[in-house]
Amino acid sequence: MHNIKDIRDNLDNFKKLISKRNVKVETNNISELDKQNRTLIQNKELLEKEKKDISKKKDQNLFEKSKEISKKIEKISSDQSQVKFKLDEILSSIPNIPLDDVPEGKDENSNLEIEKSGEIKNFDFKPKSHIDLGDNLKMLDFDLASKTSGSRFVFVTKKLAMLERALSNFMIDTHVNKNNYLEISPPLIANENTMYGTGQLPKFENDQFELVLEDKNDRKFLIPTAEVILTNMVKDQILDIKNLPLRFVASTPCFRKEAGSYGKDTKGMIRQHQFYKVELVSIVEPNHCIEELERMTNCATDILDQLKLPYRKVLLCTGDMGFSAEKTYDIEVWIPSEKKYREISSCSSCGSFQARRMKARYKNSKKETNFVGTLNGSGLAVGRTLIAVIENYQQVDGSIIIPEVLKPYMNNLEKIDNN
RNA sequence: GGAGAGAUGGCUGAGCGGUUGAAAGCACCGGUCUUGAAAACCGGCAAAGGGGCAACUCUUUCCUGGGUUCGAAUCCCAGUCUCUCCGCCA
Repeated sequence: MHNIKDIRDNLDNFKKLISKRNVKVETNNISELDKQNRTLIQNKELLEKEKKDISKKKDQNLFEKSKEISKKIEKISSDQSQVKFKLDEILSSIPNIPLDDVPEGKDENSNLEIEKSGEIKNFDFKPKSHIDLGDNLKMLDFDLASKTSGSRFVFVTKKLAMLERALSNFMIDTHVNKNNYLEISPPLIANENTMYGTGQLPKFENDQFELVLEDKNDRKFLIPTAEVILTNMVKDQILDIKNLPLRFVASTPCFRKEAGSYGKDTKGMIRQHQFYKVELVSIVEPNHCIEELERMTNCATDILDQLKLPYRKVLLCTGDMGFSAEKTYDIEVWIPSEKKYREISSCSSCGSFQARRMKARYKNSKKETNFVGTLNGSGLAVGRTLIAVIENYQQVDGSIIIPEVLKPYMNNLEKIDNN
C-alpha cells in the first residue's frame, strides 16, 4: 500500500515509477477521489466541532440544533467513507515501486544475472530427470497422488521422504544456529486481513486455497508461503527499536492454486499445489532493507554452497517482481535433466509497503513512529531442493549420493538406491 | 459443545454519563546531582487523519458494528477475540 501523501505530492512521478512495473494501474481517479475525500473530511470536521461546542455549553436551547447537525454529519460521513473506500480499493491494488537499481523490463528476459557459483557436473551419461529417478527408486508416486488428491500432488516415500525431511532440518538448523533466525512453527491458515497485509489479497485471490466456512464473513486461507504468517507476526504493533531486527524462520507446507500456470511444468515436482518451503522473514528499520536483503540472500545461497549445488543469482527486472517487492533476487539452481537453472529461492525487500498494509510500526531513535521494513526469502524451497539433490547427485545406476552435510540427518547413509 | 470473566496508551492498570486523550506504575527521552554510572529528584512522552510554509491548530480513536443521549471509555443490543472451568478430542 502506498502513502497517499507521497502520491499526492508527486503524481506524475508516481505514475512514471509505477509504469515501470509490467502492470496496468489505474492512477487517473486517484487525484479526484483524494480531493473529494479531503473536502468531505473538512466539512465533516466543521460540523463536529460545532456539535462538540454545543455539548460543552450544556445550553438546552441549542440541543435541537445539535440533533440537526448530527443528521448532517451522518450523511456527510457516509459519503466520505464511500469515497475513501473507492480510493483504498485503487491504492491497495497498486504494486510496490521498484528501487532505482532494479533493471527495467517486462518479463524474465530482462533479468540480470549477478553471479554464478558452483561447478556444473559433467555427467558421462545422460542425466535422468527426478521423475524418472524417483520412479525407478519407487519413491516418487505422482499417479497415486492424482488418485487421492488430483493433479500437481506427489507422494514422496521411503528414503526420499527422509531426504526431504533432512533438507528441511538442515536448512532450519543452519538459519537458526549460524544465521541467527528465530525458529517458528506457525499456523498454516491465515485470515483475510493477514492475507491482505502481505499483499496476497485483494488482487491474487484466485491463487489461494480458501477454506469453505459456514460464516461467509469469516474467510480463511491456506498459506501460500510462510511469509504471510511470519511477516504478519508484527501486524498492528509498535515495536521498540532495540528489538529490531527481527528474523524468523519456519519450515511449512505451502499451498497454491497456481491459477494461470496451466500447461507450465505439468510433470514432476517443480510446480505443485503443495510443497514444503523454509522461509526467512526479517523485520528491520526501513533504511536497513537493502543491506538486509544482501544478508538474507547470502543466507539462502549458503545452503546451496553447503549442498554443493551449482546456482546463479539473478536480479529480477521491474516486470518480473512480485506485487509487494521493491527489489528481488532469485536464486536459481542447476537442473541437469533440463540443462537450465530453475528458481529455488526468491528474496525480496518490500520496504514499508507491507508494513503500511499491516500497520506494523516502530519507534525510531527520535521517538517518532514509523513503518518498519519487511523482507522475505526462501531459504530454500524444499521440494525443489529435493529435485536438485536427486538430479545433481544421481549416479549412472540411478542411485543418489547423499550430500556430505546431510549425512548426519540421514543416519549417515551414503546413498539412496533400490535396496 | 456447556458455564463464567475480560478487551483501555509501548507495557501493566484505574476510571464506569459531562474539559477524561484518559489516574498511577513501568519502559523510554531530556535535565539536576555524580569523577562516571546507579539511585534520587524535576520535566517530557498515544495513534490516525485534516488545515497551515511554520509555530500551531482542528477532528477522530478506550475490541468491532449498531442504538440511547444535547453529551458515552462509561448505559443498551449484536458480533469478534482472549482467558478460566467442565465436556470431547490429536
